[in-house]
Amino acid sequence: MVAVVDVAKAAGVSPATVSRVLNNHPLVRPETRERVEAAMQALGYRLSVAARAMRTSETRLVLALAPNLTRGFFGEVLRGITKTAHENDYEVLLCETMGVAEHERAFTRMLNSHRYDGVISMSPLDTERLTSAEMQAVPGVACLETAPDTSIPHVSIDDRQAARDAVLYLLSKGHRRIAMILTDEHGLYSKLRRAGYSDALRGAGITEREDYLQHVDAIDVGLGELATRRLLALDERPTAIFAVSDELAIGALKVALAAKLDVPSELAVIGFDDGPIAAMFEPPLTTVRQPMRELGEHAMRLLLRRLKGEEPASITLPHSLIERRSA
Amino acid sequence: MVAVVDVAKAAGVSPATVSRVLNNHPLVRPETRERVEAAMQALGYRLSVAARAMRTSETRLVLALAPNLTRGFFGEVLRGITKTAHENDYEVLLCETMGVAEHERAFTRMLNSHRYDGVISMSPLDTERLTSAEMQAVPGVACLETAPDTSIPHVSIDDRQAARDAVLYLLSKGHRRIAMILTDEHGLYSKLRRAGYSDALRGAGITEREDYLQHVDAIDVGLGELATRRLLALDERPTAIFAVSDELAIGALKVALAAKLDVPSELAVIGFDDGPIAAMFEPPLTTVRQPMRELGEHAMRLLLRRLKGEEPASITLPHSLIERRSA
DNA sequence: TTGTACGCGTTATCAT
DNA sequence: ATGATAACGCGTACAA
Repeated sequence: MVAVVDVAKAAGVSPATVSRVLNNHPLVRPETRERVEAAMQALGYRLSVAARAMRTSETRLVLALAPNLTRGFFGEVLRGITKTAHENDYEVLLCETMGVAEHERAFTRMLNSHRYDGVISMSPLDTERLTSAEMQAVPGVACLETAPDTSIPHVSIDDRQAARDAVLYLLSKGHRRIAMILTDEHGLYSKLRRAGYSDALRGAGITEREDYLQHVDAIDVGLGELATRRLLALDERPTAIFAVSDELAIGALKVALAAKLDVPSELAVIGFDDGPIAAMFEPPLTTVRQPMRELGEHAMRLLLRRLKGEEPASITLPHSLIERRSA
Repeated sequence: MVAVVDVAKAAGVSPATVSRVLNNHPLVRPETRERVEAAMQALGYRLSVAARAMRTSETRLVLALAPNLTRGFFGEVLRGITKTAHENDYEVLLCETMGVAEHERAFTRMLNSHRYDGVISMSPLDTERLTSAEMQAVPGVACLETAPDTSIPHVSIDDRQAARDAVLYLLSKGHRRIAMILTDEHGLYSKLRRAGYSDALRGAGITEREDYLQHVDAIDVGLGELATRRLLALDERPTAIFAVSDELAIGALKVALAAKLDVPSELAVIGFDDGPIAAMFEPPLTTVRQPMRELGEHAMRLLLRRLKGEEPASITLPHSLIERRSA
């Protein structure tokens, strides 16, 4: 293996100088730099990441925690994260934390050895853990979710306002009986969207009905169908449904289709996220768009700043309403 | 930082012994082992991955190359890869190689420093590169794709037979005018499926028609729609379409729906992969299932064996036909 | 602007 | 079964 010493000998300089060249240290004569670079080229020198990591005790690795890789939505966010990471010479370690078992394992691994410099959590559950005392060691940022504890910065949209906008849209279409499918076990976002839903209803002078609030415990098309069937079985069935995710909304749509209800005239459905499936479905889903890629990029940038010792503030990115054919 | 020496002192043994305990070396008296472990516990010792990596020159990191994280299909495979990796104390580095620019960057990074012990490629294009001379340095395995060059082992289904089965199914439903949507730029798999399609047709005594072969250059719903529109514009329009991916098939379905064609009686559509969207769509897609998770698991296991210096043979996993409502 | 010398934490080799 | 010691390749005071 070609090491710094070898390059140094070949270039007729000291290892220290080679190191300086490697790290773009300003105090190297251009001439010397060239000589060193030539030697590196000639010998086929390759930096040992391990040796550097040992000296600097930074790994240039970040961990991305995703709840479910199967949802294209997270793929989009991940794309933003990895792109920004790579642009800054960081690599991204992947961990899906969906199942409890995996989840525990992930965190055990995480504790046991500092294999990465920082963590980005896209998973509400993990974000909570991240804010716990034990985890404070590793710099982290929450992505997609505003952390209840203010100690770790987050990047997200304004979930409450976004939900309000969705319901306002439904209201503007003349709907008065608006139901919601939500996942309140899942961290803050569902609660915030619930609040936004209430805001909009209240603003329109509509009193909320308990039975229009369908709680499910995971983001899943099947559960969306279930919730919708219950909604449609009500004596005074809703004319519109707002779901906290596209998958849940698609479940609603599937039930509407099966019941031969016209969408959106007999049942309007609005989703959340605008993941890849939203436009794919038939009818295409009207939904609240989260700027997925940007969310990921900003999360990574925030983390980068934390790694430099800064204490960046949280960021809220703009959402938008994508009007398609389901509402 | 607590190092091996510190633990050694505390336990009254030598660093070498501590190292043995760390690595589950058999030649340590249980008694000694306990003493060392107690000391580690007491001092809060944590292994330095960097130091180990430097000594052993293995990173315990593997790189996963995926063409497109947005497709839930790859998420499923990734799930298998990461699960198996974690079970074996490896971590997974993620790289999406979709766009050309990203792609080049990825490979540059890959060449420049041995940050990982091995590579799993889920991307046909990357797999080709992997087999090139320069890349032979890093042990690799191809996942989902049988590499044209036999030098690197692969795990995949029998694409040719799977396609044949799909077309045979269509044939068994009485179809004679069967079209195919394929992506032949994309590595071997599309070519193999094309061959399987031909096999089945030939077996049924049907002569292939050039105009029933719709070539698209990416896996994308929109392109599936385009191809289908062209197919339906033919004077003798096909009664069934076989697409090399679920997304393409969904494109076909969307066009059929828009044209108010009854599915499957007027147009039958069969997809490939059985990714998460297949069951989601309405009507649910009949498709050839690839055992995604298992494919990922086996790929990782294969890589693990390569890392041990073995030369494992390639693996073919069974596919299956999932009969839903589109064909 | 460049060189010297040491240490980072681990494991492998050889000896005991 | 255990210990002493020498690397592994890099960065960084400090000195020149």
